[in-house]
Amino acid sequence: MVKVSFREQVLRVREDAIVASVNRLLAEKGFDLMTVDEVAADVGIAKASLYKHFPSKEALAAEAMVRVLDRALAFLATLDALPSAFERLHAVARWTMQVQLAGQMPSLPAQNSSLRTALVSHRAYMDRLMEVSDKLGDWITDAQAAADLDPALPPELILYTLFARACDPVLGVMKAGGRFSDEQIIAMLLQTCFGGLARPASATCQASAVPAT
Amino acid sequence: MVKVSFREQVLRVREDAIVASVNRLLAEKGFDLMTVDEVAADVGIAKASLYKHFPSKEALAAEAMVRVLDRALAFLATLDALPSAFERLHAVARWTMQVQLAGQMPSLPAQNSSLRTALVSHRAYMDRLMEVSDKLGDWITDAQAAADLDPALPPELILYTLFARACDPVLGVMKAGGRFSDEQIIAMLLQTCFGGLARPASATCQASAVPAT
DNA sequence: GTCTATAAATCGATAGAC
DNA sequence: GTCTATCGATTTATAGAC
Repeated sequence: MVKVSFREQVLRVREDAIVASVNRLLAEKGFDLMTVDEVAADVGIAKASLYKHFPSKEALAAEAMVRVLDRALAFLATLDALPSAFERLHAVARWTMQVQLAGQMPSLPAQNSSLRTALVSHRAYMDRLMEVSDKLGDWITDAQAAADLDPALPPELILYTLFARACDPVLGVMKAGGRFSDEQIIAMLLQTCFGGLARPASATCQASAVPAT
Repeated sequence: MVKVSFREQVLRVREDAIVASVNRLLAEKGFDLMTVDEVAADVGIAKASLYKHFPSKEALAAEAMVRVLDRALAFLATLDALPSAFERLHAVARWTMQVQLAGQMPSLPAQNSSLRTALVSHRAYMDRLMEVSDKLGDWITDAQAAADLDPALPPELILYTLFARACDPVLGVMKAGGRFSDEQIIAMLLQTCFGGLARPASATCQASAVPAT
């Protein structure tokens, strides 16, 4: 049994609070518009204290991403009960959309170079990203072998598309419109993601692959 | 006939060069990471001279968006020859993907508030955006009436999705992968956009809606 | 470890000479 | 209109007292 002092527990709780604030602010404003002053104010500590826990703004974002990937891995582990790889992928896409609509999906710009270099050097982040990608990659090839996903598409393209749909701005715009509930929006986005915009009304085509909600 | 002095022509050419640089830098780095110093250096003039032409960084971005929307409107006008609304929408999606892969699609963050307020107050930008949206909206409802697009989807969701696919990060990631040509990437992205990831192999389903390239 | 105070660098925007 | 030079504000990061 590992000895954990009271002081270390306090430190852990404090860091949890920091990462929770970072996660929320990243989802709300994105990396570039989130300031470290803001994070400190949100947590309720001084900025200098923040830098005692994390060495840089990039490290803050990386840690938030680690937590999200941990949540994702925990969710993936619950999906083994589902009968087909396609249904597992469908459930993953639904889950990422729910996280985003709940304002808990940190949005990192794909272009910021200082952030990208920090992320690729971040072991914990890269390990988890690889683990998620590997698991999804296996399911994708399985679903293609079963012809539930289009076998003509490169598996990598399907993987990237699922990641991209987790951050799809259409979700936020539809939510801002206010005409549909979160569940309705997610159902429609899942439909366009897996079935496409042009899915014909033919029941033969619809029945084959999309599991019921 | 309108009198245009030589001096006014020079000014116009200079401003064209400015907007061209802004457009390229916006596509390359995005609004937040693009600096005005960078634009001035790229054009080859001093920053103070830039501000004689445009009052703010936001105005620079707005003008770049106006040019892109003008290019889009010009392209839309060439599509009336196509027989169906669906084929026109398909051609529009292909065109936006080509523009993005060519590094000419400015990317504006959906979250930056100072930029958003500047854009919605920008008459020329809003007028063109409305014009594009109206035209696409008409085609969308036509394509739904013809059952080429899923009539169960709200037209606004289809419109937003088409806009979002014009900035889809999957395009850039696949291009960075280097395994496929631009045309192959576009063909696959069009397939996933209109046909979905799960399109079954059945020829009956494939033939109905997707026009040949 | 937490704080106040500040360094160091960047960036948008402007002043003023020509 | 273009330039050099600089302001003013913001932001990341740190120094040093407690």
